[in-house]
Amino acid sequence: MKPDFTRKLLQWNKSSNTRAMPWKGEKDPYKIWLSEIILQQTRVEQGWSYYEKFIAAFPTILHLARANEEKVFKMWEGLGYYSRCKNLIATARTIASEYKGKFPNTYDQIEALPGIGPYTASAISSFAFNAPHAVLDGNVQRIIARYFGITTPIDTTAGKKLFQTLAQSLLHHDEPGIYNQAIMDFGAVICKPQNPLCSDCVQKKECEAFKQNAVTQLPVKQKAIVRKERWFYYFIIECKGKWYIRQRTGKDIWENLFEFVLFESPAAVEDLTVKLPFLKKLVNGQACQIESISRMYRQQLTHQTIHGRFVKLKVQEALPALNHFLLIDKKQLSEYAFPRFITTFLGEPAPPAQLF
DNA sequence: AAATCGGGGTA
DNA sequence: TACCCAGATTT
Repeated sequence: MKPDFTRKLLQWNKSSNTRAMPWKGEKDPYKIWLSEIILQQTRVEQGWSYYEKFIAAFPTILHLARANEEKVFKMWEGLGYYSRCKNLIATARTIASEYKGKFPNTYDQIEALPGIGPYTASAISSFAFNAPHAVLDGNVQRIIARYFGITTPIDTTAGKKLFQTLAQSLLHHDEPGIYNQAIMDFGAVICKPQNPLCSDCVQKKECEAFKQNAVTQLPVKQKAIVRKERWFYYFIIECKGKWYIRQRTGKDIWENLFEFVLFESPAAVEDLTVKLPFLKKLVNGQACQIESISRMYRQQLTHQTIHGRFVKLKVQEALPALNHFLLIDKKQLSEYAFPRFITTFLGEPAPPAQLF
């Protein structure tokens, strides 16, 4: 017995859903997987061009598995959540070696791969293999919370369990892939976070939130976001025509991306000349010519606000304190993946020369 | 269970 | 500014 919700959703999908995306209807598990990783916590419009770029560069999972890691990161540059990229490469290589390049076809095998959790495993296994697993993403959580009028927070253990159970109960078992695609499209197009199109909605007669005029209050989230302020001062140090860069390694933002010489301060720094102890220690008495100090940059992320400036300077001799850095040609800069905070600066015209 | 991991669009 | 986005992983 098909729930009324399911029947109406599929009817809406057939008659009115015009949403088109490059990966929609795709049956190649590699392409489905790639699109799903790109789209984790990422809007479709934002991920779209990355998907096309990746498919063009790596037509099959074996192409991706063989690719140079830094080249893949460069292609991911700007998309955020860079552990996705690390896991993307790891999974491609695992499938190449452990599965002879053939994507596994069961939910459990898929979910065991790095970077793939319950949502992505459900999406891949239903789209590619017609496995009966209901997806639970932000769209589905919102639809279910509103349709059933559920005030249990979605970001709690109890909430996740409840919503997953309800999502599964609504699944259309004959065509799980089509159903899963339809419910996400429905959430994106009709049951939107803001300004949902309730008057056009085929579910409005049964929707508890609509009946109680509580649509805008659902779903409920428990945790509020806490933001941390950080000040990043980057020193772009040129030596004999080359620049010092390094790869970020710590368990921190932008892991695996490249950066210049960083001085992070617990608060704003006024004097960025050689009087700054960090810089003084770095050049260790060597003559040092400061070429420019940038404007104040600010980037708002989900959990932190980054403030900072870029200081360009030249030294004549290599700095022993930077032994573990790479010294690269300016032309090679475009081969390395940098955070947006840095590429934004690099993309802006240089200010007129100044004396310090 | 809570904290983190980016970046960008929208109201 | 606050919230959200085809979530996953670590602490």
